[in-house]
Formats: sequence, C-alpha cells, structure tokens
Amino acid sequence: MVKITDVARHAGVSPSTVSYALSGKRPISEETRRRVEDSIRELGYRPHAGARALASSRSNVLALVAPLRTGIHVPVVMQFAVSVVTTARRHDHDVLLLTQEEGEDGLRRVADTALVDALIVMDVQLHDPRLPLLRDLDRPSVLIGFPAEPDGMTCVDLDFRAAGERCVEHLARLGHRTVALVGSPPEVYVRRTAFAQRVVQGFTGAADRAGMASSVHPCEASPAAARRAAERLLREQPALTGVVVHNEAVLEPLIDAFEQLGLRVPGDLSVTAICPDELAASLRVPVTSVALPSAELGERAVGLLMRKLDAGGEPVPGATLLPPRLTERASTAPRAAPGA
Amino acid sequence: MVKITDVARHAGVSPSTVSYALSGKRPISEETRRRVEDSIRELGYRPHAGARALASSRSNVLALVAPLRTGIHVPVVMQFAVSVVTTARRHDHDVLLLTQEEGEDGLRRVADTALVDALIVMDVQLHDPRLPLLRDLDRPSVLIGFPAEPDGMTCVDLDFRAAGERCVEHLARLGHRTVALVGSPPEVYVRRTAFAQRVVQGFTGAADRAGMASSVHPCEASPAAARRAAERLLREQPALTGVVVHNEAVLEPLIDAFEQLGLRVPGDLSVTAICPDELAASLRVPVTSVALPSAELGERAVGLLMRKLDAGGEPVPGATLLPPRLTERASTAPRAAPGA
DNA sequence: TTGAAAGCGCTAACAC
DNA sequence: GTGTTAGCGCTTTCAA
Repeated sequence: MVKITDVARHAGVSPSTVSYALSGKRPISEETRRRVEDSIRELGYRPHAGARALASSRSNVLALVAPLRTGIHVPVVMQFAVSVVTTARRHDHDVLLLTQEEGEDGLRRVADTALVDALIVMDVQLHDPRLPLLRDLDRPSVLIGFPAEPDGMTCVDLDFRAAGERCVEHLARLGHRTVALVGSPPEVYVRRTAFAQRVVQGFTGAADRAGMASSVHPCEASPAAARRAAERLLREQPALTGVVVHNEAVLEPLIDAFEQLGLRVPGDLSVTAICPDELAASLRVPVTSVALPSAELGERAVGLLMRKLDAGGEPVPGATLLPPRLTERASTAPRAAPGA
Repeated sequence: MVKITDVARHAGVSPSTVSYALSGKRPISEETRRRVEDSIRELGYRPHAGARALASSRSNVLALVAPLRTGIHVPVVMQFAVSVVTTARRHDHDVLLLTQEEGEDGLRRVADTALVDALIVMDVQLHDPRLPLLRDLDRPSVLIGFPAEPDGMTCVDLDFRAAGERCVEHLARLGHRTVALVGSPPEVYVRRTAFAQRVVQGFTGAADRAGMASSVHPCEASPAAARRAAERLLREQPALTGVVVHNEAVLEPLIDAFEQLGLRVPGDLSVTAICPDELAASLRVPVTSVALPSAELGERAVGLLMRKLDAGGEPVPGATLLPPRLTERASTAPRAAPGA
C-alpha cells in the first residue's frame, strides 16, 4: 500500500505538504503542487479513509435512514436516496444506508462510533421517537418531513399543506364545487405521519374557504381498494366533479375505475394528484399534479447538512418548505354545465 | 469522548484487555470480562470506527452498487438493498451505497481508500466493464447476476434460464402448444443484461424441445406498450394460449389488455410470470409465477462475502444459482379443448 | 490470563 | 511556503 510518506519522499517534500496539497488548507507553491500531484498519480496514492477519519475526526460519510414500511411509495424513496448519494458525492462525501428497523440504536451507533459525520432521516412522524435522540447526538442531522415540534431541528419537505390547497384552488378555479381527497393508506394516518395529515388540512381548509363540499378517504395501495374508493365516492357524493389523489399506488387504478363506472376524465371528473412528475406524466391520461420533488429534497438535505458541518458557517434555517408547483395536464377541465 | 483507555482505567485492566474482551480474540477470565463489560456500560463507551479501521485494516463496511437505469424494476432493487443491509448488520457490518453512475472510479475509490472491506455489485451485464477492475482489486466482491465469463468471480442469481424453462414446462403440462414471452424493455437486451437473455434462452429452448410454437417480445415498461404488445401477440399468433411475462411493470396492464381484447385469464389464455411473489400474489388475478427471491439473493451475497473475508475460510463456490420455485395461482389452467 | 508498547496512516499545530 | 512531530484511538505482537 502506498502511503503519504511514500508520496512525500517521491516528490521530495514533507508528508504535511502532501496533506496540504490534497486538502488545500494552506497555500502551496505552484511548483510544489505540481510535483506532489505528479507523484500521487505516478504512485497511485489513495489516502486511507480510516487514518483520515482518526486524525481529522471527519469520516466524510453521511448516514441515510430510509423507510421501508408499508404505505410508502418505493420509487420515491429510491429516487430520494439516489439524489442524496449523488449530491453527497459532489461534496466529497459517501452515504451509509440504514434501515428504519435499525431504529434509534442504529442512529446512536453510527454517530457515537464516528462512523458518520451527520445524518439524514426520512419519513419523520409527527411525534417521532427519534427526535430526542437526534437532538442529543453531537452530530448534525436533517429531517425529511416535519414533526409536530421541530424546534432545534433542521427540516426539509414539500409544503404538503400548500400542495393540498393548491390542488383545491385549481379545481375551484375550474368551477368545481364538490371535491374529494383520496389519500394514503390508513396506517399512514394512524402512524400520524406528518405529510399525510398536512395534505388533509390544506385540502379541507381550502375547500371550506371556497365554500366547496369536501370529503376525505384514506385508501389502501391496491387496485381493488381504488375501485372500492371510486364506487364509494360516487355513491356518497353524487355531485362530485373534482378529485385530489395523494397516493401514488392507486392513481392509475382509480382513474380506470372512474372510467369503468362511466365517468370520463376530465369530461365528468377532474383529477389532480400530489406525486412524482414522472408518474403523473406517464399515465394514459396525463394527470395535472403538484410535483413531489424527491431529487430536490435530497439535494437540499445534503446541502443543509454540509453547511451545518462547516464549522464557520452561519446557522441554517430550521424549516425549508418547498412551495408546490402545479403542472396542468390532461386530467382537469372546467366543470361541465350542470345538466349539460 | 470515552476511549478505550478510560474504560481500562475504570475497570482496572489494560487497554488490550478491553480490546480482547470486546473482540473475543483471546480468552478472558469471567471475572475480568464482567468488570470490563460493566465499565463499558457505565461509561457508555463506543469504539471509534476510524481508529479501529486503521489499526485492524478492517472497516466493517460493505459497498453496495445499486442500479438505477431504466428498465429495472425499482422495488426489486430496494428489496434487495434492504436484505443486504439487514444481513450485513447481522454480521456486524454496515453498508455504503454507491450508484451505478459512480462507475468504475467509485469502486476503485472505496476499495483503495479502505473505506470498505468488500463489494456487492448488482445488475451485472454480460460483458461488464467493471469485471477486470473487480478482479484487480485487493478486496473480495460478489456479483448479483452472471457475466459471460464469470471466471474467478463469485456470482449469485436466480437461475433465469431454468426459470424460463420452468414456466414453459408448466404451460406445456397444461396442454398449451403456442406460447409467447413478453420480456424486458428493449434497452435491457441492448445492454445485454445477462438475466434477460437467459430467460429468453430457457424459454425458447424449452418450447423447442416440447415442440411448441413460440415467440419473444421485448416490451417497454408502460401500460400503453403492454396494450400494444397484447394486440400484436394476438394478431401474430392467433393460436396463442400461453404467455410468460418477465417484466414486472407490464404484468398487470398486460392482463388487463388481454381481457379487454376479449380473452379470459386463465380461460382463454394462461399467464405465468417471473417476478417477486408479492407482486404476483397481489394482482386482481393472482398470477402463477417463478419467484424473484430478492431477499434471499441479498442474504446469499452477504453470506458469501463474509466467508471470503474470513481469512481462514475455505474457498466459496464461484456460482450460486438459485433454482426456480414456481407457485401455481389463478392465472393458469389447462388449455380449453380447441373449438370448445 | 494479562500488560506494555509499537505501530496503523494521516492531520494539524508549531516552528522556521 | 515548507518541515517536524505529536497525537488521533485502536489492535496486536511480544513478553510475562
């Protein structure tokens, strides 16, 4: 194994000069830098990660805690993970993958052993048991999602409440007066996952303010459940003309079900969704949607973490709520004249 | 930060004794072990990962290279990753997540810096450019998938050729004489991904041997493409009564398309798939399938890697091909009497 | 069964 | 602008 002293000897400089040439933490003459770089290349030198971590107390590794529970759309998690890894690499960091099941012990372990410098935690619950722990750790962390009491934490998320509002407003503007929200599976609400609740709040609030009739329906992630939801909606709200879907897994089967029940989308029923843009755009009837910006969330999370790791940096904002972006597609249209 | 010397002092022993008590690499008297363990607990001691890695030249971290290209079913990747992380933890290892995009440089980097002890590489191509590199690294690796020339490598995969055969044999036994394979998206074949090709070989070989008429149709991962494939199949093979689907994304829409074209499953058309069991079992018409055992593959891969890391261990098998397990469900039935 | 001590390869304070 | 050197916290010989 080639080590820093080998490079130093080969380049005719001291080990610290090699180290500084690599880190840029002190000025090096152009001439020396070139010699060092040549030697590094020639010898194929790679600094030993463990030695580095020990000497600098920085591992340059981030922990990512990924959720794998039911009710969470897998591609979204994956896309987010990819974005985190990619962004971390741009900042010269690697990513250690932890599963939710590892739980609080896992977080404590990777932090206390100095395996990682910082942590990203996804799928935060309203009253997440990991919060006290994260506050207690001596390493910075960023949450994807908002707990009920985010004090002292750094949180990033889509503004789900605004997203719910945005969908309703869009439908209101098109003249719809009766709307329904088809939401996440019941267990997501039972766990009191923050984002699902916020969509409901935004949806209901906006509907109330606009004087619209509204209802909310959690829905399992299966085509059969979608079908049942569709039937129930039409039965309970015969005047229904606008639907907001916050459930990736049932978006397509739900539209199918509506059409099989004799309703044209968007002719009879306008549908909007909160979901990844690729999903909304790829359906048979491209769906008007508020984007779930996984990639941007990942970038933001890593960016914030990097700022927190910068000793000298100014404090980072506690809350980053990405404003909803609604893209109009083929699934929404003005309400047909009643009786027309 | 509590360090090993603090524990040693507190327990009234030497640092090496603490180290050995932790690693079990030499016998410790019951009495001493208890004292050490008490001190560790009392002080909340956690060995520093970097220091450990430096002194022992073992990081206890595995690299997992996950594919994110198009044509790969995301939930399968995710399930596999989870299984790798979970199994690795059982062996006291953590998992570093690398994206395919990092490419060969990424592999070389994490190996050469001693960030990881070993590597797991998914989505191996028939002529994978990473193979020479992996052979060259001084760290063990395991491939998920089989390259054309697996010499000297350790590979794990479902026996896709046998899986293709198994599906055809099942259909043959039910009396079907004309079969079609709806396969992965074209780009998967263009990349010459090993597993996709092998299914085709198994499928075609078994059909030929049984004297069945057969055809193969790559298919994009969209409902529209599924619909087109269904129409084309019926047009080109009017006698078709058996279909094998090796494409998670289109399994459901394909069945829908067949039924909309007036064919009952399994009445007129028997359908089998190669896909995760959960997917096959969850469809409206539960599908007879050969399971894609992501979880078991992940376990196997980690298990093999651990054996390779055991200095004293005997050599591990180069090839591990999991035999196909076919589960009969509601989508296959004996061929209806012709003209009935 | 235990202890002493020499590294592991790097960083960063200190000195020039 | 560069060199010297003392650690970083642990593992593992070597010695008892």
